[in-house]
Amino acid sequence: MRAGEEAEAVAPAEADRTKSTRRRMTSSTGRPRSEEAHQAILDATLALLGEVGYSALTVEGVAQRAGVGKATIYRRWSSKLPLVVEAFSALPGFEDVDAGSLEHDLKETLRKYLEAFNSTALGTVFPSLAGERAHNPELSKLIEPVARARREPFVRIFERARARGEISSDVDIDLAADLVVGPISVTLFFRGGSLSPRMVDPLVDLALKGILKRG
Amino acid sequence: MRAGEEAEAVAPAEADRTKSTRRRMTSSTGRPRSEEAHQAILDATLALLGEVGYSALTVEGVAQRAGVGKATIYRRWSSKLPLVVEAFSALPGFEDVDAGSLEHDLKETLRKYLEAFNSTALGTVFPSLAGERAHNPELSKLIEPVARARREPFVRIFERARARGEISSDVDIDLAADLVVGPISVTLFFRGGSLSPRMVDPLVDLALKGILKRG
DNA sequence: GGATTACGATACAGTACGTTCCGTAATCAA
DNA sequence: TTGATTACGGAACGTACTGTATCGTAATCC
Repeated sequence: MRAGEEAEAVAPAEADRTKSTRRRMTSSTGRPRSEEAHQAILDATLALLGEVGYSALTVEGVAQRAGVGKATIYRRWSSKLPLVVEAFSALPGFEDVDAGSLEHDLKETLRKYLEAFNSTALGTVFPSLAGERAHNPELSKLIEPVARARREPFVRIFERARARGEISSDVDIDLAADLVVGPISVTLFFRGGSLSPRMVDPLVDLALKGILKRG
Repeated sequence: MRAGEEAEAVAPAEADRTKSTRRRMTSSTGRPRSEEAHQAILDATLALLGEVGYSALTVEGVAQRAGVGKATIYRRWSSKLPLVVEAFSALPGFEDVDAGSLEHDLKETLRKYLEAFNSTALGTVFPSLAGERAHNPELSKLIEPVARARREPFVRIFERARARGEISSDVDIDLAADLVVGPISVTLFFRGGSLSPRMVDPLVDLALKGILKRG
């Protein structure tokens, strides 16, 4: 461990170099950290994450893309792991829509979510991270609470619908949520792109009414 | 291009080193290629693909895992790309079940498919490849026809059901298929493992009957 | 204005990869 | 049986790239 001097400059409780985000010890003196560089680093991280994936993502690549020195990154994040987690956490999740109708709320939330997929790095970052999670327990552990929080407003829509009596009480809420999001997941992972908000209406209609012809 | 001598030993039509699988020119003389080594290489590829992912997969790692020399691999595949494609192609896909009932056929096919997920490398390989496809057009292009062929028997179940009148003619078959497979995709990519065949019945029931309470 | 910290750039050491070569083993033709 | 040919596992070589450490400069506080 030859990085003693640097390591002593981070908060002791976060000395684990594989997980922590670094902070300044004394905050009132010296040149302040550049907020522009900070944001540029996070933006570059998301862009590269979508372009080359997590494994091929390197701190050097992020530094070049962001136009900063590598030291500027290592001064804030101990490795690419916490850097990626923080960058991902800043991406938008589901919005909590509550207009009193399951069908309406689902369509509204999903439409906005798919628009976010097309207008942010979400659409490219998501598959990369999901694929990496499968064989990276450390990343999986750190991403899981973030992913769960992003999903929560969506699940809440179903809970309210069940409270209103729109859904039978013996229906598994999580399964129902997976059923609605499922086709988006399939489209995202098994075909490339084409996540148009126009797919929302037929998707929600089919999930709510069922595949079988009603008799 | 310093590999002139080697390159001349492959079929001319497959000289593109990034995509082709190599073949012997003269097949009747000399020591024959080891079928054991061939299979060991494919097995090692699948195992490592699940453990470290596509980006971190190296020919050197495959050679060590398979207990063969690196030259033995390069003699057959020009790079890890065609190696991975061939290894993936050998994994089981959906079985075509036809017992005359949509509900029965779906449950039967999915149960067998999920069993394959748990008993083969499928469960770990799939997320890795899907994540890589998002930012690797070359891999995506080669995997796509394989993935489509694997999915086809599943779609055919829906087509037969529509011909029997179980499904309304205005239902999008592909969307219906995505709806049924969707929760499996979500479970696989967003949570780890836990792909029990026990989830099949409630999943199919909900997808066929719909989330909304019938009235 | 002196001390302190952050900045971008760069030099360095270590790792790891793909490629190639080696001696040996297995098969076919004569 | 012998010679020619190809495949085999193992290892050496050169290269590319990464994380770390260092340097001179810039910005802020006391």
